[in-house]
Amino acid sequence: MGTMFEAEKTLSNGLGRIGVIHTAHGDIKTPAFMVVGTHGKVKFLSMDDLSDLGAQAMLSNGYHLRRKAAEITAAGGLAKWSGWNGPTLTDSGGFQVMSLGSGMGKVVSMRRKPGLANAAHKDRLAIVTEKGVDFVDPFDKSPDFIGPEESMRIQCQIGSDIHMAFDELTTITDSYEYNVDALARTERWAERSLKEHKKHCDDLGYHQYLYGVLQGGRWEDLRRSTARKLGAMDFDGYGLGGSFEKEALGDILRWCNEELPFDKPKHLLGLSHPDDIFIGVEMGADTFDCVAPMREARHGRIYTRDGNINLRKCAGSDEPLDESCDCLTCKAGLTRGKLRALWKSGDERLKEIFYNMATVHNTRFIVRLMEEIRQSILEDRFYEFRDEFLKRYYGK
RNA sequence: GCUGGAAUCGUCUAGUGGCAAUGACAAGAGACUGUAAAUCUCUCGCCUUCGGGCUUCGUAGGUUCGAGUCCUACUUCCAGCA
Repeated sequence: MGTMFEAEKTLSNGLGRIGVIHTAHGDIKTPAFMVVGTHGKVKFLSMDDLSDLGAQAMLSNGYHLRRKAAEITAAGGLAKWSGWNGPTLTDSGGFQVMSLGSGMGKVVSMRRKPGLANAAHKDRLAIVTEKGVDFVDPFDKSPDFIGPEESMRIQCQIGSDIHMAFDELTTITDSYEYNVDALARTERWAERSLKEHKKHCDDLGYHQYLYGVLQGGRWEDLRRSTARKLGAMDFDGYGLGGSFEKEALGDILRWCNEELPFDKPKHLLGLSHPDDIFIGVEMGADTFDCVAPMREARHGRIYTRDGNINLRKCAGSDEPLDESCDCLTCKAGLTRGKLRALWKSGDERLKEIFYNMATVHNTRFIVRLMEEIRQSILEDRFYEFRDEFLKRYYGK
């Protein structure tokens, strides 16, 4: 196999860059936003919608697809099974270690607030041990055990192009001491993931890559040391993980990427608000994924160049969602008022049209932002573009 | 005309002696970042120094310490009989 990742041009800081990721199911021009189709399908978007809005890759989740792994194998892998037929990435289930465990409830926050605490041990649906994680399925309450080996076997059966090592994501409230333990465990799991992945990574007749995932919270010593350790291992790329505090994101990514090998691709896990994307790209993240554009669309939050709007407040408005947008929804002439009317119609079919159109718009907004960032780097005006965009978007 | 039944916050609705009064929807505000999220939280009679104060359940009286709840009359609506 050839080189997986090629950097084409690098920012003056030596970290941020544009490039191409080659996968068995196609190339990804970076930086790129990967749409999230946890179960193999993006909510309310068809595969045609994804192509139309310029999506390059889809991220799914090994945890959610664990029971369908054999079926997906039989269909020839995630790309074929889903009908997406393009590059795919799967998460290991590491996020669920947190979201169903210590972070049950709403602890995915980027802000530390007074009173924010981890879920009580007895309430958790994910219990961490050295061997792996005991899960209780949130829907049917059935138990499951997933450790590094299980996660690798599931992902290799699913056959996404890029896999994530099985990691433990800590919450923003976890202490330094806990993060030291969790990080050491995640590093041991990384070795086990790598070893198991090698056994199965070509089983489907094409090569599947594995990214090691960096944790370490907000502490520079942990971030740098784990980056050095995992950086020395034989991973194809790296997932930049954690529950980030907004103010610390840039530093954390810089610490990681100053230590990691430059020529391997990096995926920033779970972030996509424009300010985070600019920081991510600047600090060397090549790909991103996030549920926010899609979820926020469903909740009536519409992205515009001048900031986000709450569609609830747009009754009767003739304004376009965003005057410069080139998405299908905007091209079809859907104004804020018309889209709101679909949403509030009380008719389930019209509501589904709203979900589709709103999701198309927000997703295109982020995909297009990535395209423009790429272009700005190509034209040596990344920082100017960033300042201009963020000033208009956040109004400051 | 007679006989039943019903009138409660924008709408529907709970409530048969201690109630500013249930639930749903609508409305308003906020949240959402590797999807337990087409979701969640808050407000939703008026005023408030957030302690509380005031006025409310078709209208008018009455019984009672106390009435949305019981009684009387009236108004309107619904059903059945004429």
